[in-house]
Amino acid sequence: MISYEERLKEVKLSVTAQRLAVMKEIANHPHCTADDLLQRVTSKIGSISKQAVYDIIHLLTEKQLIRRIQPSGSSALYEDRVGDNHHHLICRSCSKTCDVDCASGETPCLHASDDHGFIIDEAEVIYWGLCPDCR
Amino acid sequence: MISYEERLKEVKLSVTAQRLAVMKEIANHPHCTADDLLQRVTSKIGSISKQAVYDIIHLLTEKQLIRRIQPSGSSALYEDRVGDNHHHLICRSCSKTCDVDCASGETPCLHASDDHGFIIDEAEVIYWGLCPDCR
DNA sequence: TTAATAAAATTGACTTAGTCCATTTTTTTA
DNA sequence: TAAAAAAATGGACTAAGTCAATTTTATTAA
Repeated sequence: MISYEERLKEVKLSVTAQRLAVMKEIANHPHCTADDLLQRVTSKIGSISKQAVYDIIHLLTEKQLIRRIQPSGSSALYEDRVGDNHHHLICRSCSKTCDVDCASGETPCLHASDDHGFIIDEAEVIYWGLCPDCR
Repeated sequence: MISYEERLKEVKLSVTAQRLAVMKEIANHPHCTADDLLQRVTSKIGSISKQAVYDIIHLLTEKQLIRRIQPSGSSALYEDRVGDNHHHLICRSCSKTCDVDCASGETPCLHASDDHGFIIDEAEVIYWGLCPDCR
């Protein structure tokens, strides 16, 4: 498995303690918020500023090392599973969030019934329901 | 077409000028934000408080007279096309938002490849891309 | 029709998620 | 190893939305 340091270098970003710590926490806690990261990284490396957390997640999202999802009623969530266009399953009651593989094969779900002339590059799917614990 | 007044009565909500005005503006401007509604309703009926706008859109959403969508990077949007589980197509550049009929028939798109034991009641799909003007 | 009561709207303070910007610190490069 | 570039910090700020007490409006029962 390629190291976090190498991943940063690949996209020409410099390597800092804050970036490494943020990447590790996202890997260990997928679907975490910016505030989760602030808490967790602070407890791991002593401190990090709120602004650094936001700068880092924006930059990593832009470089596609992480992916952002923003479900209705919650703040943005980050995960490091990228490049496979998988989807999400969220509990309406407790917000438990699971990954779901794309149902429709290798070029996933890009077919709208009418594209209105758009060039579509992603179909984001969120399945809403109740998890086993909340039923 | 059934009147706004009747729709409110059907779900046992009392009829107020603010509620009627909010419903009309959502019908006339689908995919509008709470702030849009505050502006538009104010200009139509003289004034409405921010809190009333939020109370009304929450209540109408709960009673399923309107539907809320919350795309990444934008505040919540409201529309009055409900009950057909249609989807949305959003331009990454200008945020133009279009309705898209559901691609997969009458009980739409509820099949995740693995449901993790959830009872799924909705599949929300957002297609992202570039609209004709932004290409 | 009108009082009582129940429901809704208003007001203003507050919270939360996220941004801006000037300064300082750290990392990279030459 | 010093200079330049990049990143982190701190603090003030904004935008979206919420809370709670009070006032106003709508509904109901006499």
